[in-house]
Amino acid sequence: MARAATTSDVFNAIAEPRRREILEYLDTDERPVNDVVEALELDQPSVSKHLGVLKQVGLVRVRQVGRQRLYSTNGNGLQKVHDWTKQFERFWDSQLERLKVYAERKARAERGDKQGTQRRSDARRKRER
Amino acid sequence: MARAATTSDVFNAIAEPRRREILEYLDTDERPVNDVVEALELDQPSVSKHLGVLKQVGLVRVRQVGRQRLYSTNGNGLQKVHDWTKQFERFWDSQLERLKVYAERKARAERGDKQGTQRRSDARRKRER
DNA sequence: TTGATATATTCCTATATTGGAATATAATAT
DNA sequence: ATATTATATTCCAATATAGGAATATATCAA
Repeated sequence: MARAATTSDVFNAIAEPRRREILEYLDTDERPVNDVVEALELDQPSVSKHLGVLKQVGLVRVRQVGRQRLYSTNGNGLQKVHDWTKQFERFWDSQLERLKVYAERKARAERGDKQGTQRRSDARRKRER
Repeated sequence: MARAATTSDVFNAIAEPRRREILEYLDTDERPVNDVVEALELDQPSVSKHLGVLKQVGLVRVRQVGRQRLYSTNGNGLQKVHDWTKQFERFWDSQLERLKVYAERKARAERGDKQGTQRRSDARRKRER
């Protein structure tokens, strides 16, 4: 199989830097496609495609006004990403916390945790059949 | 050009669901590759590859002990993602805030903001040369 | 109707992946 | 030295891009 479709979920959609820029640009106001084209200096078809992806995962909304389509960010789906990363926050907060993590791991390792060397056998055998 | 390399940055690295699972699994303790293989029921080469990507973007650390390589999550680089998504938090928090965003946009639109229809000409001409 | 404007879509190409299979490498045990 | 264990790497195939060029579609204006 190849990589997961970028249209499938939010994590993939924001993996593309240009799409992140678009989301930032459309964060405050509704804007027609051509404003994005100008602001980010991209080609129009390229912008339309990126907006299409963002639309599919629900990160932007569109509203048609005349011949313009006004896009705006809908940051709703980004909470998921925010929440997911939050579980790792002890890595960045304080130097103190980082030391704690290190100490915990070291303690666990020295407590004689054999790191699953024997626990492995059954699950592995199952797969090797 | 094709899609950006997944090894290039954190956003791309965590776009892959399996890699996110690995990061969660290695979050608390150091674990040898085979533990990951078991826990997530993936093939060993697959795990090694994913770990390679995570290593390159600095999301995991390795320590060799005997013939095992003990991997552990280094969530440091995830702060960047957390911070980036944070700017959209007004979309999630309260229903009230969401209404505010809507009202602001609407107000801006009705205040006679022509959405750049004329501002476009120069930037566009430049590109059309 | 005809023309102009705004945006979307299609076709093409180059490339980056992912998974799978097989194999290589490194370290340890016998 | 040889076998075994743990992990990494290589080669392959299938697929999902992203960008560029050209074109299609839709709406509005004259």
